[in-house]
Amino acid sequence: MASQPLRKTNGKMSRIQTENRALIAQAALDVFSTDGYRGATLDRIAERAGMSKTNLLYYFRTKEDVYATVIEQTIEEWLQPFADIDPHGDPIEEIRKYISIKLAMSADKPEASKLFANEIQRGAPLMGKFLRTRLKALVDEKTTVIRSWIDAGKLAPIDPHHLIFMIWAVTQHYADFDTQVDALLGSATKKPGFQEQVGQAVLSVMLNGIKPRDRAGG
Amino acid sequence: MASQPLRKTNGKMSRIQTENRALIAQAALDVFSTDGYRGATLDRIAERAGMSKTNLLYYFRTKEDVYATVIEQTIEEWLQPFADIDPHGDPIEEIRKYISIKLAMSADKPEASKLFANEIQRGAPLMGKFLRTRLKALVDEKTTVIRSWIDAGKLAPIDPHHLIFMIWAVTQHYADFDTQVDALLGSATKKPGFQEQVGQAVLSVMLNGIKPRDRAGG
DNA sequence: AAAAAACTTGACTGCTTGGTCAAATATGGA
DNA sequence: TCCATATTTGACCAAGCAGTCAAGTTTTTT
Repeated sequence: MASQPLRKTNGKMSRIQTENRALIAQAALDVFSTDGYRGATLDRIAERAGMSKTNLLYYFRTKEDVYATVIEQTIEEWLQPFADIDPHGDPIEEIRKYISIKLAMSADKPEASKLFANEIQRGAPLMGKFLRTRLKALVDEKTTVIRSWIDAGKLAPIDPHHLIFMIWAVTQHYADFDTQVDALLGSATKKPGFQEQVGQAVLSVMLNGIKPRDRAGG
Repeated sequence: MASQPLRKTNGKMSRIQTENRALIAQAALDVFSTDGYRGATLDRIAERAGMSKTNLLYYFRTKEDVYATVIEQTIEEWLQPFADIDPHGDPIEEIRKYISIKLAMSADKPEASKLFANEIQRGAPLMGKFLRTRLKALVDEKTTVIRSWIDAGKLAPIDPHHLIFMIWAVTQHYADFDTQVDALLGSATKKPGFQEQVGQAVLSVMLNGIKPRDRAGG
């Protein structure tokens, strides 16, 4: 017999299995994030992982299985900084920290951001349930925190949901649209200080935009 | 003979040709914007346009031809409000207007925004040249304007490029990520006042974020 | 009312690609 | 060492899809 693949009946994976699944996941992240789900091919992923397509399919039942695995592996890490926003911290400082970390992640691992962007733009066929349950719960939790900050006068009165969307939009823009950013800024994006420049500009606008105001807000 | 298609040697199109090309373009916009270039199929576009695939291919040589046509038709309209930013207007007011219009467009025609997002995330194989030439020229022009506003003390000192990116990111987010926005806000997105609510939140943050400040900017 | 030109379509072709199969080959424990 | 099991792969299959062809059907022109 050949293909009774994947996980012995107990949960343990062999050394080779662990290694290869990791190789495949990394290759798949690269390919899915640039080509999208439909644009990606198993051949390309397998090639990038240094093995035959058949072997890849020994470790993952289907293309969708690979895709789902990659998404699940990435999602927690991606969400961590958001979950880490501290209700008891200083509001402006917490948000400053969150924006900074998100910007750094977008610069370091644009693949993750692109992967999610792609999935959501397809209508989130796979992440839909996650969005409506876990993410929504987390967002609801944080909107409550933000609202309490506003009520305490430590933040300008902005609808918390939209504030979160704005932060996501701006921070992920530099990952998802890097092609456009590169095209418009030329070589500037590769110079050493670029990340700091982005951070400075974004933080300057966002933090001044949410600072508590006495009255007559725009 | 059957297929000496497309445009008589003079440039004029027949009534049927005009109608059908428009039908196809609209259908193609819908399909490309949700499924992406690779995800879209000519069969689906043809079906949506109410004709056979063969007939669609009578009006457009290839799939890429359809795609390019749709992009070109959409791009000018999409860019107009940016081009309309008036160097002689009041800076805050000009930017307020621009953000408002972009938000309205994202709400009215999310397809256009999604189409471009998709194209750029693929690495802009088709729009690349446009980005590096025409769009770059336009952006350079507007950054100069913004810089002059800053020098005149009418705007906080923000790198103009990043300011533009931020505005694009935020305004297009509501189109590109509508699936996520819907999932997180539930039915709220369909209620009458929703657009105004978005506008208020975004404008409140952005405009206060770029208002001239005396010193010690965040 | 013909004839020409424009339009429309079903059947078909060739290629890509997700997934299967059966036959090796490597690995690890007794 | 020898065997059972895990790993790996080339050959193959079927579906999906862009694009062609030749045979109509409709519209326009004269």
